Amino acid sequence: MTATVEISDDLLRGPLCHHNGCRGYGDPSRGVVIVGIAPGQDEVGSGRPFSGPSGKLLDAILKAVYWPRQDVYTTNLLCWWKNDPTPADIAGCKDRFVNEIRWAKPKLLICMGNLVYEAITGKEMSGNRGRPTWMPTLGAYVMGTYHPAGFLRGNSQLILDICKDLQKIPMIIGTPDGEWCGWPADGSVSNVRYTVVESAEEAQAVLDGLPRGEDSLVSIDIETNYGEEEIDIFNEEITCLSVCWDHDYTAVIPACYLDDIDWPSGVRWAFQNGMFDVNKLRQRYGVKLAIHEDSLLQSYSLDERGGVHKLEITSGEYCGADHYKEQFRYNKRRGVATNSLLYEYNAKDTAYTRRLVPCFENLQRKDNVYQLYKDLFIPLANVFADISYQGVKVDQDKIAELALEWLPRWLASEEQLVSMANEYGWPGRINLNSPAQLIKLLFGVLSLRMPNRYARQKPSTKVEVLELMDHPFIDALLDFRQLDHMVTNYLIGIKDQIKLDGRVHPAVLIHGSRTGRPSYRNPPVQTIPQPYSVGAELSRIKEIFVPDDEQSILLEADYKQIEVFLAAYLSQDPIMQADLESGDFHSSTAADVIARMERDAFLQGLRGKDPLRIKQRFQAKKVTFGNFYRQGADSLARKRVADCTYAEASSMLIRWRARYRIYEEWADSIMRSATERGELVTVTGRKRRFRVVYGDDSAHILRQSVNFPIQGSANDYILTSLLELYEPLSAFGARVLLSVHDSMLFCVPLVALADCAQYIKCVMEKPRFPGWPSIEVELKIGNNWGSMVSYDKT
DNA sequence: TGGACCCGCGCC
DNA sequence: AGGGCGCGGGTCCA
Repeated sequence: MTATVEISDDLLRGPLCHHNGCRGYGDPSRGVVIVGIAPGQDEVGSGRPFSGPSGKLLDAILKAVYWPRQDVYTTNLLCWWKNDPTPADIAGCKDRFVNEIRWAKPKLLICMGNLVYEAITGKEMSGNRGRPTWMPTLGAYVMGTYHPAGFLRGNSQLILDICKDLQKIPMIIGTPDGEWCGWPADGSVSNVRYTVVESAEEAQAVLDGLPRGEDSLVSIDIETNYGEEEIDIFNEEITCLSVCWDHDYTAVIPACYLDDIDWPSGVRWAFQNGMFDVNKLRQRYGVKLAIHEDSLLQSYSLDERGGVHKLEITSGEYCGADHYKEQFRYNKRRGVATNSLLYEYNAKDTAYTRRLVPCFENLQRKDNVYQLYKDLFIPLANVFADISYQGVKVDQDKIAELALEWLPRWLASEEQLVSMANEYGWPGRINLNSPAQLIKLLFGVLSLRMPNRYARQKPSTKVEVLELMDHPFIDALLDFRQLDHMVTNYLIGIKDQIKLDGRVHPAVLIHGSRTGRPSYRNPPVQTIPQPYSVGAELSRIKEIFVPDDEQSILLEADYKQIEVFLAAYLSQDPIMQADLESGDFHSSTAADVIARMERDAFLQGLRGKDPLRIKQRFQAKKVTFGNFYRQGADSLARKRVADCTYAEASSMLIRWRARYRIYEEWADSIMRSATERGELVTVTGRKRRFRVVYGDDSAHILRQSVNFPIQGSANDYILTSLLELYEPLSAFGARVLLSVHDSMLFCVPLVALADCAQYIKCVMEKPRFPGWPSIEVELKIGNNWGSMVSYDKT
């Protein structure tokens, strides 16, 4: 991060109003002005703003976004050095500053830091960062971003946003090669023209008249009567939809004109988070639109962090939109949202989506993520939309059965604990779900102490702590908590998600994680409890997931130990590879862990549960993954899975690391690579960006960097398999129900079971990428998800 | 009252 | 200071 920029004095410009001040620097003729707060002491010395550490960083970022440093004019609110300037200080320099901006005539004025943004716009930067907005008084677009100094002080995540923001410079200014045409110089960038359709005939005419063909693109967005965020397709009705074509022709069609529409074919549709829209249209009108472009997935391909892909944000950052969504919601809450406000809102959503697609595509090509988006994300969006639409059948009788068994126990257990607490002197009714109250009871009223190895930590009531404590209340509490979790989170949680068709329709979020794992919610089918963890009794919750009909069966296909195999492949560690070939990696390499735990189990018993082989293997697994991802000895010793002292854990780690020395070297090299290159890329082109690893959380970021290639590549396997399988399976009458990280669950007609099983195994096991290993797949079948047995049809 | 945050816990 | 998620609940604050 040491970009050098020639300092030529003839670029020092701008007026001064203080002695020993610091002039502006650079060429304002291309229309970009960057404003800082005040020159640092060294910058007063050099006479040039942004020439200290912050400036070096700014130079490097500009270089990274291909905008010449000399084509930016930099200056400061204050032209003289002052720490923490007061409003009076700023006022004292104001005339000079205003004259300087008038002279520079920027098209885009970038404010570095909240103080500058507030001084210029009169608004807080929070909620407005990275959103260029037109200021008529300046005749310029004004954008606030973080000051590089904030990053230098230790917040390394800021840099990602600063980079994204400065990357907008060419988009707004325009480039000579025409790659970016630039925003209009009159501030009209966010204007949206639209018409509201007034008859069914007109609606049909609009749809029939939409452009078709490879180069065309039509965005579409529906509004429903309830949801703002995600659409519950079974409980909400469409109020209107709109289509936008050729940049700025938007038509809003009220729902009353949609009933008998003949939907056009051959249109290339663009959505913002299209899975929900296509499913609602499919449910309501029986039309199945294909997702050709999706501005949310584009945004995710460019920035894997969460929370930045909502149209509310991207339209403001890349289309100059104001907070129209916030305003509309506000009106809606107050009950003054008229139909015409709704139509305007809908038109903006659709128009901005249409504008985002080519804009993002440009950025995607620069960042080399276009293929990832086109070949992986878009096909996945269509497949996951279908998965979600079809849903998974649930056995409602089984739910009732479990409820009858569990609810009385659940309630009785709670009452027992409440009265126990009263006996101990707790006033009133203790809330067992409140960690704060439990801490007061255990460590206050009962005067218990945290176990020794947690003595230095703040009070906690998590299982790994409570298991080390000996008290009748705690024993009962642990049982209650587990049952409570099963009942509220799963039994009731899943039941509440059942729709009228007797099925759950989990939403799949392609953009749900930074590593590329899809996430499922409503209900969260990836977290359904397993027997080894909660025991055979409570894990019966899995039994409620059943095949579509009696002629079908569930088939589950698991990649065996995929993360371990990929770790061995990526690191090329010969010992690890040999251990893998010799059989079960977890039992061979973590043998000493198991030996320890067997001894301990023998000595004290594992909280009344049988020290089963399967549990031990699971624990060894935890140790292995802890080692993969650089878990410390301290935490390993504390985890209830490896019940050992710090010294023992520490020597275990040392042995593990000595054995897999090559893996350790690889992990180090990955961390270096993340630091030096600023990003890691998997074989499908999926990225995790780090930019600069700096500051307090650097250790955390480094661990993430080791995790990413392994977890990310495992995803590449499962997701590309899923895509390859999805269509062909329909020929068997079979389909994918869901995926759980390294496995997929299918519903298969009994008559096609053998063929499907063979086909699925064959597709999943073939080498997915040139040179990459083939991973063995294990098959299981069952009449419900809770009683799957291994299926050997070899 | 609604939103942000943490806790605790399920999965891989 | 293992990584990656979602959810229910509590708590705190505006």
